Amino acid sequence: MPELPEVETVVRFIKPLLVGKVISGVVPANNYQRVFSGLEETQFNHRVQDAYIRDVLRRGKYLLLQLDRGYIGIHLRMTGRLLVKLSPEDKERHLTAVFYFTDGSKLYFKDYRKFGRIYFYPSLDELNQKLGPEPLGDDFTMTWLQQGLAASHRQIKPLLLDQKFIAGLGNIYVDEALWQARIHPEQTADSIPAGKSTRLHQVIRTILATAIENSGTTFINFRFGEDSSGRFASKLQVFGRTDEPCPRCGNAIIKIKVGQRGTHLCPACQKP
DNA sequence: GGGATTGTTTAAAC
DNA sequence: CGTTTAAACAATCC
Repeated sequence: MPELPEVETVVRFIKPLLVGKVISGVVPANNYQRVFSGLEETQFNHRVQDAYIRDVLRRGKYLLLQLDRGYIGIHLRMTGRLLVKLSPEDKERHLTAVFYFTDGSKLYFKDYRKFGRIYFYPSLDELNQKLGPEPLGDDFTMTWLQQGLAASHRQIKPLLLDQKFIAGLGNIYVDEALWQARIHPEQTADSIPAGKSTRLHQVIRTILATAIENSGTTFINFRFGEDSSGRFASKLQVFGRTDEPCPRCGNAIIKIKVGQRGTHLCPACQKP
């Protein structure tokens, strides 16, 4: 499941391959028109045709192609992948779109569940309106987090997953961060003591940075480039380790539901 | 066949 | 009434 570190990994991989290219067209594979969010194929292509790719960026879990006019946003959701070359096992029916460039090269958007979407943004205003601060950016300060938590009666896990509150965190890294900070995922945000919110701020940054250094987590379906895998999966402490001993205290990790999401925690270390 | 999976949107509940 | 929570949706695999 591509979260911030996985999207960042993809950005770093494809940036040198895409910057400088000119788009000749973006075609939905198998006529899957829904891949364009809010726009029709012809309208979308009208906006991006002959556009020059100046840069490749990330905002939250959105991958952005910065054009000489606006941005193309790509959200991989659960199973989306961007490929420069198709392998023999890449089935045609799992493709959702193909980007064509004037130099003859292509970029394939493969997504067997087809939740992934392609957007066009005239500017970043729309995205900035619906996304909170970047957890690795300057706006994500200790004070900001403490004030944000104090202002919310929600459970801490659903709050951290809310992209409007903070951008880029998903199920894996929230479970890991709450374990590191010894916070129960169901604890109400405004009841978290200062010591733990300080720690939470710290571990969110270190976990994400470490995951990026390791090219992300390949847990179920994240891969990038020529089928390279992320190396962070082996560093996960609680996610996907149900019934295994907690690395800190030895108690068995349990899996519960919090806000309808599968949630891993150590019941001994993370007391409500 | 039911459940798991993401995030947006919409509806309901507190 | 504003805030918080649940449900629906997209599609596929196991």
